[in-house]
Amino acid sequence: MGTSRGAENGFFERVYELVRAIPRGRVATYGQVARLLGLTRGARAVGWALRGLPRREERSVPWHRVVGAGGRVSPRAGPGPLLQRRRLVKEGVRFVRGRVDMGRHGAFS
DNA sequence: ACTTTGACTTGCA
DNA sequence: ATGCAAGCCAAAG
Repeated sequence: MGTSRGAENGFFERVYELVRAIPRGRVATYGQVARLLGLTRGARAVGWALRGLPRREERSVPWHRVVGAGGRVSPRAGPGPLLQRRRLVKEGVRFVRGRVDMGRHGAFS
């Protein structure tokens, strides 16, 4: 295992692992995830990672709990921003003027 | 090794 | 509030 580098050391996997830790009804921003991984300005890279989320892992990684700065749902989010929003609302996440109320639902606020 | 690509963010007009 | 430019970062071509 030492020499072979699989998904366990890749940036993508680190992102997925962190996103898996976001509790139901809570959300985190791309920027927050990036910083928790040591990249102060790596929000974009996090988006890239989630975009590459294998269909197989869609069930185990709550991608819908990751939103843009200020609680905005990205227009280009996964299968569709509507689905993401629906899932969040279903979990009891409150939207204020079209944005997630981060003060109330931010997993790392 | 260089270029392109994005589920991003911030700042400024 | 709306729009756009620039900065940032990892992966893929």
